[in-house]
Amino acid sequence: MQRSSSAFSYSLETEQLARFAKALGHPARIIILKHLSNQSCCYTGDLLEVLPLAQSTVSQHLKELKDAGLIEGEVLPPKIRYCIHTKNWNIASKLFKKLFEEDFNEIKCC
Amino acid sequence: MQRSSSAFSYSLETEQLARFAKALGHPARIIILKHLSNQSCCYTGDLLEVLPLAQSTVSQHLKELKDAGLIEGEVLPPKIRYCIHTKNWNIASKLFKKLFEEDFNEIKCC
DNA sequence: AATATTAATCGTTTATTTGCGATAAACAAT
DNA sequence: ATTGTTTATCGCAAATAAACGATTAATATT
Repeated sequence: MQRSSSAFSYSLETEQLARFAKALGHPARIIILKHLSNQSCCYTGDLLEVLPLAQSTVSQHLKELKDAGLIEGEVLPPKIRYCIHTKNWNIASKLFKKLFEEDFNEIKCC
Repeated sequence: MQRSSSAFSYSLETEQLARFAKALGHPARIIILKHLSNQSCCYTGDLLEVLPLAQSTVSQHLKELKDAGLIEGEVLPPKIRYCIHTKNWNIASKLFKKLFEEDFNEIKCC
């Protein structure tokens, strides 16, 4: 996984979009997010009943979603209540929308 | 990476969305897609001038986008012209839109 | 037939991801 | 103080991803 030595970097927007997409790149995490956005509102690890995964694995997925900024957790002993991180969720929404709306209708050659 | 032995499977839609997202989960592939959807229309490996990556690596990324169904390549010797796979691109667009529009405005608790 | 161009594929290395069980941490309730 | 509940973290194994250079394949051009 070496990288060419030149000091190249992708644009922040590109990096951000890729980071969000990567976080969405696993069925379990899609389900978690659907749960959080669908369901009345916040949630915790009763995801265990929805997902075919061990507790530690689900915890790991939650961590990745948190690291990507898509969810946030409120410590509410002994439970933790997870919610969509509304602000970043909206940013993600805009970035994806922008990607797919890229004016590529204008000319069509294939 | 074992999996619990029960014959669980995610819904097709969830799998599909995750597959698309995963393909979008790398900055280089975002750039390729923006190029294809932005730029007049189709394209080939002059992506090499845009990306800080070796030819073989770019080829690999193109393959992943193709496997995910997001692009298609027309052999036009000795070059290959890559294009957005319009049909699947639209499906992806819809799936992401749906995810982000999940009626989660109704109740807000955090 | 020989050469040049373009892109895919092979083989390798390193890093990251996915998954699990076991253990630890944090706190409420007894 | 002990116990129970919930979640995070650790340590490990296996799988996948990312990157590269070298090689091959396909086809135009000379």
